[in-house]
Amino acid sequence: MNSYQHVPRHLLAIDCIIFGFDGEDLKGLFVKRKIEPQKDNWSLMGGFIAETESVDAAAERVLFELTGLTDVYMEQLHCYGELDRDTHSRVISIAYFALIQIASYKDEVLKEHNASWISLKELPELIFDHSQMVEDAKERLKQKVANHPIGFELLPDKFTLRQLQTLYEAIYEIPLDKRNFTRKIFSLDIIRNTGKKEKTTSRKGSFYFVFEEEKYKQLEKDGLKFI
Amino acid sequence: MNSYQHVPRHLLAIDCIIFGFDGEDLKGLFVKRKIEPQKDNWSLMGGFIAETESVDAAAERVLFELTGLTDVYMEQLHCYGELDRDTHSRVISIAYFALIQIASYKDEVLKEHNASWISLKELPELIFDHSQMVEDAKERLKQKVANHPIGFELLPDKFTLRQLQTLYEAIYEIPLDKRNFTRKIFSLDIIRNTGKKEKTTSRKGSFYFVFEEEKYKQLEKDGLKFI
DNA sequence: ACAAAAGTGTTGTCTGTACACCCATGC
DNA sequence: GCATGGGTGTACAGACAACACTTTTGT
Repeated sequence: MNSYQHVPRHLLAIDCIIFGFDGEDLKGLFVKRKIEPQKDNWSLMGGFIAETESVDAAAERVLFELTGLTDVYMEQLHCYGELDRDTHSRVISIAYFALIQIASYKDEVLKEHNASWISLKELPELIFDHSQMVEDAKERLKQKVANHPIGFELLPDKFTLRQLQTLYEAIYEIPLDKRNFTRKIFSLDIIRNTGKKEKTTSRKGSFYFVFEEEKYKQLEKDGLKFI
Repeated sequence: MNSYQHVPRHLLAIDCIIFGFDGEDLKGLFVKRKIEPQKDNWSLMGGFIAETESVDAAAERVLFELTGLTDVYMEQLHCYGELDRDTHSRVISIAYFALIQIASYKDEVLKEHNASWISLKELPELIFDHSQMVEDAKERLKQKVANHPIGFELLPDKFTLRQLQTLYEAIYEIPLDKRNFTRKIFSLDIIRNTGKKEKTTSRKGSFYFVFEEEKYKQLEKDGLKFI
């Protein structure tokens, strides 16, 4: 007996909000859509879910197709299922967001996909409900970062305290006090001073820090209270 | 041009975690499944998404079919998309959780659907990945209740401070201090003393409280910090 | 010597937490 | 009059927020 007979089937898509940080602004990776409808308009990277892959695997594939990256921090955001969200036909989309290091992203791939990093402060209109997805992802990122150390996923391996603070300010969209921020981060015991200095942005130079992997994983599991 | 040709289609289901509170324990509403596979095993209430309804609407329909209730607090939890999560064939499921007042639930409907309220402390094995869904929903409820006043959705219109505290203790799964709890709730300025007393559980009797709708909506929007 | 960014401490306020006794009433 | 659950205040500790000056060094 097949109790699932006569059940309607649906088109199921993935859309991917890809966050990056250039040392100043929080950015998203967007593509100029290559297919109808809405060809040539700005869009999130997306794709359809295949028959033989899990939903998570589909999201990883979509991300890989655009970035060539694997082992990236990625999280399911929400399933968007309004009837008319895609103007062409009924498509239900599951949105994921990913955090990547902009530096790890290869420029040649950008052109190949008509892709660009765009500051989230000057976001153009996106197709369908993609603007809503980005808003939701920003909000979720804020929430998450307040309780998990995932912000670090956006930084290069070595980074200065100032870069770290700027990142948090970009995510929260509020300025933070330099001294209080430094104290807070040190109290988490999650970064280590390499003793080496970055000398391009100031005369004095600022120390490069790296993550303590073990402590990081611990905090990712247990949670923390950042703000 | 139809750019969505040759794209695979999927079976898409809704599963619904329905929370209730009986004054003592946090409970879930579960059904004995009527169809194969896994007929007669405990399951979440579910159903397939139709062609002509949004995903949210499908969730509301599934909840209505089991409870007869509308205008219920309901929130999308997560999309579960592992290849083999349904042992019969590939089904992707979008889980929602709902908060209802047990008292508003009609007993005749329970029998009709082979449904029972089961304490989440003594949860039986559920089919497929439904146990995981319940765990995830409990976790999400904890998170949400810490920042939004939605716990009230589970209580009857009139309730005592003790009932409210017991509810929060059941959700957080930790005991709370009576005096600190009372102070905290009052500081939110969200409940009003009706002046009437409940007299069945103690000689002295305890005051019935009701919500202040306006303040409640404000807090639901703005968020709060409860724990 | 000066410009430009880095780094560093203290204090007051608020929030959270621990804790114990009296009250009102039905029996 | 006593047993039962209801209601209330205080004190200590830790977290957070506000705030300004000195250091380093390339030019």
